[in-house]
Amino acid sequence: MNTAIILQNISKYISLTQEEETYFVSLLKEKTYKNKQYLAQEGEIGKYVNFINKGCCRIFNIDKNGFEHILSFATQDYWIGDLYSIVTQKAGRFFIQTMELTEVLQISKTDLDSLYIKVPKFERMFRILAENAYVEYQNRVMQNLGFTAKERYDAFEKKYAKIKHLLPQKQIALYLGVTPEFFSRMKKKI
Amino acid sequence: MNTAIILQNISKYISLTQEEETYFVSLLKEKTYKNKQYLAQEGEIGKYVNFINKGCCRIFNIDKNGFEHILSFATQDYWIGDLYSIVTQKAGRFFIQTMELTEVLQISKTDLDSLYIKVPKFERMFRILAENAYVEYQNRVMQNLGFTAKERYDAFEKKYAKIKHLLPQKQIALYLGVTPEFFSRMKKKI
DNA sequence: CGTCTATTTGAATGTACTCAAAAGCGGTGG
DNA sequence: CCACCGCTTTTGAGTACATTCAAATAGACG
Repeated sequence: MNTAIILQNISKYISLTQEEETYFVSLLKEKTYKNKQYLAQEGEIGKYVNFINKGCCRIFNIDKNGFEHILSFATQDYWIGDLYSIVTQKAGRFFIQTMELTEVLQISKTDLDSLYIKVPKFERMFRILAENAYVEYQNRVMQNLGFTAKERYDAFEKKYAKIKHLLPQKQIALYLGVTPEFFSRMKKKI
Repeated sequence: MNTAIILQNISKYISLTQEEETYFVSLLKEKTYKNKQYLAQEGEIGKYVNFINKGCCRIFNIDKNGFEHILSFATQDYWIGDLYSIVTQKAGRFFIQTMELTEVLQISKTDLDSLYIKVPKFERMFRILAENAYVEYQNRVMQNLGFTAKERYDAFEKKYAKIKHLLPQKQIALYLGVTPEFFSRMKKKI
């Protein structure tokens, strides 16, 4: 199991003893998903928090008219999950789907709960991760309220500079909150 | 100093010994703001996390055309602050302004940092608070992408049932992301 | 190669905005 | 207490950004 990336990620927030590290690693399950498979679906109870070792996912929902809306993309070195469902153990609200061959490390809700108790440092790490995610979405709300489609596209390109080339236009449009048709016209003007 | 509400709030997440409670309370500063005063402003470095004992605030920003956009309202029993700025100690991005006479309890960034070290339980509490806030904003993004103005208004009414009566229409419009004029017309149709 | 999906283009439509002005409402000072 | 001021809310008319529906074209994949 490749744990180099995740341990590197963790070291940005907390430092672990050898023992703690071993314990943490023992809770991880490696899983590989093919393209277009689901890590989570609307209505399901969230079981796992996922760390992406390799690949790319999108987190989206489907509105009452059947249209998809993308909340965010996640790629290598990102944590992803339907946090609401994982925390509350209520029906999830989102789909999390791979966009290519993707390898993740999973930690289950119950293991995470014991981890918090045995190694409280992880409270700190996930506090910081939650704070960062919160700030990200706060930004996104601000942009949705105050930016034109063009400006939102600029912000998208900055934020996802590394993966924007992989993403089909349609998916970018769903992220920006415009129709693929409109996005196509908009791009032509630039 | 009235600490009943904040201690009640904390007890929802963690339980404190008498000693821990005393220490925590010793870090709090009570402050009263008149209507329309600022707890934080864009460009300032965030110093305090605020807990609202009484009153009501709005957190908003001003876009490049001078239009205000409201990210959220906060009322009694809410924690509020420009978390990005408090955490990173970089220039804040938002204005936090009272909408009536408001009494808050403040804890400074430096005191919060020591609190995390002396009483690590607070890592847990603020982890949970950050997770909840994150889920809230995730919801908001979802609504901005997939809901019509009318549907966003319905969601607003549900979320802010307790305070929606106090809020001027204009402020509601700025929250929903429509112009006050459009909001007025929309309301008439209902 | 054929099928399926993504992208582009066109034309008509609608939702929400802009600018302008009038009406309502609350607070302040003379 | 009333008059005035500033701000909010309403209403009107014209406009623009973005959507819908439809069809053609291009690309990707088995």
